[in-house]
Formats: sequence, structure tokens, C-alpha cells
Amino acid sequence: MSQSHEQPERISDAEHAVMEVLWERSPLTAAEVCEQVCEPRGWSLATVKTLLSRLVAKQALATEPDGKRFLYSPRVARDSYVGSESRRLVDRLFGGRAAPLFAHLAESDALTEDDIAEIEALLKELKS
Amino acid sequence: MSQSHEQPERISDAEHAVMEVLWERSPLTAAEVCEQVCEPRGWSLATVKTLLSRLVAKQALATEPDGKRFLYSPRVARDSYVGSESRRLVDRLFGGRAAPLFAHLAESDALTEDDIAEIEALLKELKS
DNA sequence: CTCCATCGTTTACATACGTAATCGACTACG
DNA sequence: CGTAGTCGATTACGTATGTAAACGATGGAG
Repeated sequence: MSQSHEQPERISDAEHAVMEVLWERSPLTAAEVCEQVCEPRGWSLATVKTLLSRLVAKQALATEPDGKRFLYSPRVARDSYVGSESRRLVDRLFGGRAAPLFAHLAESDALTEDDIAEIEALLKELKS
Repeated sequence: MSQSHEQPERISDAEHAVMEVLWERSPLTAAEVCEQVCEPRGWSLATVKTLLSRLVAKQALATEPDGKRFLYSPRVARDSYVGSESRRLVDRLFGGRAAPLFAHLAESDALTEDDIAEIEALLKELKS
């Protein structure tokens, strides 16, 4: 066979917060990431460092040395992460069908006017 | 003040599989639940027992004595679980907006012809 | 009445996750 | 040159989760 596919390891909730920062802007140092998340989540720099390490271990982040420290950047695209998470949910909860999800969101008023308009536009796209 | 809201405790992946069985049909005994999930997930009865206990602790299941054993039934509706999980995902990944989720599903071919038709119908409903 | 099958409960143990302190290396300042 | 600050790495520790064996009560078969 060959290089074993390494299907992307699962990213946890806390780790996800760190990824978001780096998807927004990268590469960044640990300290810079902390500047973005420590305040809102009430984390210490140490926590961010741990999460960064774990994400590197999970192959979700790449490091590039910059003098004495590292610069971190995403190695998986946000799109692909978001895609797989969405699919995971749709599979688990709706048997892989997207329509029931939509029905749910609609019923629970999770759809704004704008959402509806946008979705309509998307549908029109799809049919063309 | 009062009864503290007890916002529903988080149900794990394995636990969710058990819930699905009971949402499908209930009340059931532990053995009956096992009949439904042990084979496909490769679990032993012991595992199911543990999961059932944890779900009872989490207030997700109710028990009713039946002779020497218990009958288990869901105490939270599937709809409400599905709703909160969906919202969780939309919040985490799409800033609470549902439209981008659709864009994603659409792009990744996660939408079948049928899905599209159904969603169109739902949209029509919403606008009336 | 005795014993076995079966319950639910308790205990177990490895891995993951959240959160962080500590440590050894190195660099920049004095 | 020594020292204080900073870096990534290592270690820590509590809770959650996946998975299950062991235990004690008990009810039904003989």
C-alpha cells in the first residue's frame, strides 16, 4: 500500500477556537494567537500553547521556525473542516439527508429573512 | 431562587446511539436495547448498561420498574435534541447563520435532487 | 429450598479534553 | 558575561468518554 491516509483527526471544541484564529490570519506566533482568544475564553498563554501542540500533533497545523519561536498556520482548509463537520451532523442526525435539517431550522425560527433569501438564490443557482 | 434550569447535559456519541434506539421504540429493557445496537457497534451488554446508566444520570432517560428489571424511555424528545445540536453547529461554524451551511452542503454535493425539491417546497411554505 | 441466570450498580482502566504550571534552552539587555 | 524574559516541550491533574468486568440482589426452575 502506501503512506496511510491519516484521515484528519478530530479537532476538539477548544482546539477549534484556536483554528478559527489561524484561519482568520496566519501564520501567527503562540503569543499572537493568545492575543485573539485568551481574553474572550479566559485562557492563559499556557493553555494556548498546549492546544497549539496538540493541533500540530493532529496534523491540523504546520509550524515554521522564525528565530527562536514558531509560526503556526493551518494545514487543513477551513472549508474542508466545515464541510466534514457539517456532513457528520447531517449523517448522524438526519440520515445523511439535508432537507430534514432545513425543515428543523425553519421550524425553530433559526432562519432569518436574509437566510431565506440567500437560500432561494442558491437554489436558483443550482438549477441553472 | 428556584429549580435551577438544568440545561440538558451533553449526550456523547456512544450515548447518542442508544438514544436513537429508544427514540425509535420505547420503553425497552437493557437487553432489548442491546439487541438493536450491540451487533452493529460491536458492543457488549455491559457497555449498553453503562451508557443507559449515564443517560439516566444525565436526565436524558427515564426508568420505570418492571418486575426485577427496568424499562427505559427517552425523557428528551428527539426533536429537541436534534434542534439543539443543529443550532450548536450552525453557531460554531457559521456564526449562527444557516445560509452558509446550505451553501456548503450545496457545493459539496451533499444535496440530492430530492433534497432540493423538498427545500423548495418548504420555502414556498414559509413565504405563505 | 437451592442454584443459576439476569438485573442494575460499582469499579476499572485507557484515551481524550480542558486547563495550566514547570522546565530546560536561548536570546536580548545591561 | 550573567541574568531575566520568553519559547516550545514536558508534566500534571481533573473530568468525560468508550468499553467492559466484577459484584450483590433476586426471581424462577427444579
